[in-house]
Amino acid sequence: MRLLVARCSVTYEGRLGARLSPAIRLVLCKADGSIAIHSDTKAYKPLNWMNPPCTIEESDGTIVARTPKGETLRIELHEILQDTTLELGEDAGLEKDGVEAELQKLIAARVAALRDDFTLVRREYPTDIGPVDLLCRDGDGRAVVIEVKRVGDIAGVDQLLRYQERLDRDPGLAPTLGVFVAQQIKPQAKVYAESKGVACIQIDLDRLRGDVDPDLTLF
Amino acid sequence: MRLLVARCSVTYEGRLGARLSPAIRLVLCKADGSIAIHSDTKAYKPLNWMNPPCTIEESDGTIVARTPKGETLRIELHEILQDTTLELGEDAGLEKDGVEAELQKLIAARVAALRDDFTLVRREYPTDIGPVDLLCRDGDGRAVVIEVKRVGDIAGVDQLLRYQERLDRDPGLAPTLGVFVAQQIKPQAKVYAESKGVACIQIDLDRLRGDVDPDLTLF
DNA sequence: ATCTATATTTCGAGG
DNA sequence: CCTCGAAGTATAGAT
Repeated sequence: MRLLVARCSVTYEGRLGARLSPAIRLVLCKADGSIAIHSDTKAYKPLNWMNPPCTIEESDGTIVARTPKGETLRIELHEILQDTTLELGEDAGLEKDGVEAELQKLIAARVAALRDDFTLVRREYPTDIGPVDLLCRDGDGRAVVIEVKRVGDIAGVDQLLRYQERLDRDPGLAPTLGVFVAQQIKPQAKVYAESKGVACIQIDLDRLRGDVDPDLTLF
Repeated sequence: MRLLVARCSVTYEGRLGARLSPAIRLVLCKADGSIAIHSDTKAYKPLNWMNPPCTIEESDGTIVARTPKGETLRIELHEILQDTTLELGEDAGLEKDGVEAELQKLIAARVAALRDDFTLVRREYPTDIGPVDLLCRDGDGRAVVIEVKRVGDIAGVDQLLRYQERLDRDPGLAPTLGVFVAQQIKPQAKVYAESKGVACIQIDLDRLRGDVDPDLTLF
């Protein structure tokens, strides 16, 4: 990893055109071949960057990176304030929990927490327009199509409706019941869902964890 | 801007939970109050981060950042390899050109390039669920609703269908014709669009530029 | 390799 | 303030 702090100008030509007039910035060159140019604002996002794969040439105080697809990033260095290179070594990487995949897993393990007559048929039930998050049956044997989101918006409801439309073509499943499950459901999505006969359920992740694994709550 | 290179462990608890086991990483603290933790891979995206507004406390080799909403980022520094702070000053910022707005502008200027009997009624035609990209009429006087994307996916088709549903309530416009225009249209979006009676047109940006301003192609 | 769906998406515009 | 749509989206998983 190279940390280069310099007064510099930058141009990018590729999917769009972009220019940066001279100022002091951090040029971050990673071992993976990427370059990112950071200012002291714009939290976490670089002003300009280039992702691998790209070839990087440096000469005469100018760094030029090119991708095979014809994108070009050119950095002109006017004054170098700091230039250090460090060996960072391997990184085990990030472990995450609480993303949609876990949400779906937790709900699958306890569909009865949504409505007590629900039983799981299967997760990721395949259709020709993609997999349905959860397919269940209710107490009357009616097929229940469940779409799980962390944040539920109108597009998510549409996604559920597309699945229902497909599954309703199967006489063994029609007519399906649609259920939209999310940690947070936007008001407009709720209105839209209900106008389409889709039930909305907001769930609490911590509570669901407790339901699934009650041991965790005993200590 | 502070550039801190250290062997460190990190935990984040907030919208999700995330943990980083000890390794050497760059901790980037910007003047805007943000913190980003970078490894030598994952071009451009930090492993972990915290955006402003947040309060940052440092003591005993531990940095803790908290947002008002209850998110917490905790960095434990085990070994510091480099720790420099620099004054970067103001940055004029980035100038961009050539995004979807230009695409829409070019198509608006030459709707006849899509189908020769199309004439433009207006761009950004307002509805109560947002503006339609382009509203046109065809040779038979039928209203044509056009949605423009750079990359056209299924969600974009649904967006178009929602607009059509709204405009079809207006007797002066119903029944509308839907046209989905993009530089690239995903296969599933194409299938879905055609099953809904929506026409798909892939356009070439450079060619469209030539159509609109033929002078540019003469030199 | 390509396609699909998610993201602590982030970011900006508009109501 | 929220909501919506775009992003040089990036990234991970599945086909």
